[in-house]
Amino acid sequence: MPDVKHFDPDAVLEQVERLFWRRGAATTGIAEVVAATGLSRSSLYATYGGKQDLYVKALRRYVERRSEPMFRTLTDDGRGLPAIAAFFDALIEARCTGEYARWGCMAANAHAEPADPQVRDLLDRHHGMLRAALRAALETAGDRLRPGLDLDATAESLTLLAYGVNVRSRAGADATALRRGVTAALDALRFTAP
Amino acid sequence: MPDVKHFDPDAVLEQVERLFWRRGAATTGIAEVVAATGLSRSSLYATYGGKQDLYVKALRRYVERRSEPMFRTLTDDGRGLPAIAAFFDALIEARCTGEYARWGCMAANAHAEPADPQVRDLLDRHHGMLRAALRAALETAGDRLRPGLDLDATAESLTLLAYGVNVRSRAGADATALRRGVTAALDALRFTAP
DNA sequence: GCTATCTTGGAATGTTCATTCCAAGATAGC
DNA sequence: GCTATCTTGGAATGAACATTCCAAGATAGC
Repeated sequence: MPDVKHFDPDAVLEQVERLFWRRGAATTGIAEVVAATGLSRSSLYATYGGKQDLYVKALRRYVERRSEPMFRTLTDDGRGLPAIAAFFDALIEARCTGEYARWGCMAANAHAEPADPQVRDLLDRHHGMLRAALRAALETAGDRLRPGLDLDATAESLTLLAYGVNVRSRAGADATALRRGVTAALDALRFTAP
Repeated sequence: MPDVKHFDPDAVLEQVERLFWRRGAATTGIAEVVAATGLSRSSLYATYGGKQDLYVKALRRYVERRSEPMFRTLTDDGRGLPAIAAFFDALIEARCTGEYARWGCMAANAHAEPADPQVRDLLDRHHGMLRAALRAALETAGDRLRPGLDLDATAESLTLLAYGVNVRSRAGADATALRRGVTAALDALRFTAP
């Protein structure tokens, strides 16, 4: 008997995600969301709740549908260091060119705004999954790594490096400089025959 | 003949800097600035201009009076890798404990908000000076480094690492985990006798 | 096609915001 | 101590904001 929604909630959430990703949570008004989605305020509030709920849902979508697939690809790659290099290459490419150039990483960006507990959980999850993926890739690199390398600590250091790339790319950092930085970090991990 | 200001503009600017640093530009209202400084709106606007001017001045103060002294210390240290290790130790200590715990780096935080040109310049300057300081410290490390290391690229990679530390510390990252990550990155640069 | 029920558009609400304004106050030279 | 000039406190202004509300519209089962 009831009426049904006249739009696809996930497709709209993707538009909202992109808006918050590009412009930030605090500086984006509901009026902009209405303009970007074409939805009315009624539909927005009935479907997603208030602005903070909407932001959390958009950030969750970002982590689950954008970050985690990349992390899974890295985890499952199996090539070791080349997998990590490919991950960073793709990251820098996405951050510096094309549609999302200078948007940074929505999760990294979220660190700057005062942290709602739900947001904090998502950020810790983002960090934890990236770290785990890098750790898995390092394990498969095996004896191509410097002997005696602390894999957990190295995974953490590469995770921090990725956050650095994400942050600086939003300010328009040069892709070549970022790539050189990443290459230097990865080269330092490599085993070099005496 | 004229009246003179009833407050110290730089001391007040420091209070404002701390407010914007902790809470972010977009989420901080002029009312909060008034409350934190005890100044009236009149004095605020007459002395610093509008909110955006005030924010830029506060960010500039942060870069010049907080970041750059640290960078200079690093540049002038002369010990090489131990200087870099000390720099990161002090950074993590400041970011994770005491008065400024979980505030992150005001410059790193500023990356998340839509970038005013003046802000962008300050962020590039922040990045450039940190990179130059690390580069200088790497040079003095000399033959304690892996042979064939690209110093520019390595300086960039350590700069990105520092931004990663800054970002994650704002989400309450564990100081020990950060220290281990940094140690792993620095250990990978070290020359190890065959 | 009728109806109960949910959705939608857009106006309405009330709060919070940055900024402006002015009367009262303070200062330094005379 | 008088005055020209700047500063200050706090009210005033108007825009922007998130949220609510309701009449009109759309739907699916009968």
